[in-house]
Amino acid sequence: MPDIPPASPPTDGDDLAERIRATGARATPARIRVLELLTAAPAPLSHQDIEGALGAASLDRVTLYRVLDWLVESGLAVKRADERRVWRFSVVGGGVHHGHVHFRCETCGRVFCLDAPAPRPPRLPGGFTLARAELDLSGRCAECNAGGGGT
Amino acid sequence: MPDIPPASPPTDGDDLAERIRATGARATPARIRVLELLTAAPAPLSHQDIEGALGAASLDRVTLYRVLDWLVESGLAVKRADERRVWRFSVVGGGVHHGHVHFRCETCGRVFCLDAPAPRPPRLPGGFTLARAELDLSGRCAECNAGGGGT
DNA sequence: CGACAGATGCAACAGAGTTGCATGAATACA
DNA sequence: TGTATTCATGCAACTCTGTTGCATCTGTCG
Repeated sequence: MPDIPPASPPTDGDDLAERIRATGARATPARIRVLELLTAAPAPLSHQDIEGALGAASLDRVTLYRVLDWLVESGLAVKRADERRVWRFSVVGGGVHHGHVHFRCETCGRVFCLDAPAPRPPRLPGGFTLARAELDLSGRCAECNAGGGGT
Repeated sequence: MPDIPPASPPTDGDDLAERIRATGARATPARIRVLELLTAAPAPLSHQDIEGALGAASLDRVTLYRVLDWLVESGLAVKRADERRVWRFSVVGGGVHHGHVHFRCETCGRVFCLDAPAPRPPRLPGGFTLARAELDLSGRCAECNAGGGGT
């Protein structure tokens, strides 16, 4: 399990509450906490990551699923299945993420967001229309390469 | 569920059996049928696709999982998690597939293989090493665009 | 044809995610 | 400020995908 270093400065809870209310939903502790975590995270988080990160203040599993689902529905986050077949969520609009390149370390399992433009998609067959393109890279991250760890 | 049109000409069972034995494994009906299906399929198949396609001659679920796993281990196929969090398998070496671009239709759920080269990956952060790059596209396929079919 | 190792099938299990329903709490309104 | 309303939460049970253990069967080799 990758730990979740707080990369961004701790976003103000009230600010988040505002943003939540702006979507027409209620600003509940659960939503604020989760949105806070996702905003601070440097990479997409899985349900499990979030559960772990919440620690003592853990929510019910179902509630977490619902909060995440709500985040996606309201456009505050996007979800996407990773190589391990689990959903990973990342916020959008917070200036943090959107449709760019992800790198998954095959040794430690962490997912990194690369500061690279979305790839230029190839020509599609006739009649096909493109909605989204995602470039997924995998390999070893700097830490794992340095530490020499891994099989 | 996408139906599975037999795109390639029906590969000879004996030929497949040969290929299976070449890996040092036994040429069992289960393996031959699954390999046959995967070879004929124009796109990666999920476990469920295969189960459906086998129809009457269906295998035990576990056996199918094991056969698929064996295919991957022996290098005859590759597996990869799709957007719906299920594994999709495709043969390699049969001249059909390897590490290229996939397109998933968001309407019918089918996965297509585009005859395009793998994308050129962006520069990685220092210390990172790349093992694999996958470009995943999604949108609507020609049929769904033409048929105007929604859900 | 017979033996043996590998493959199959059954059953039970595990992890991720979903659904139904009663209770609780954030908002709205008096 | 207090109350009502309605959305959100938590619990339990369930589905779906995939895995593991073990007994039985069968493809392959002699």
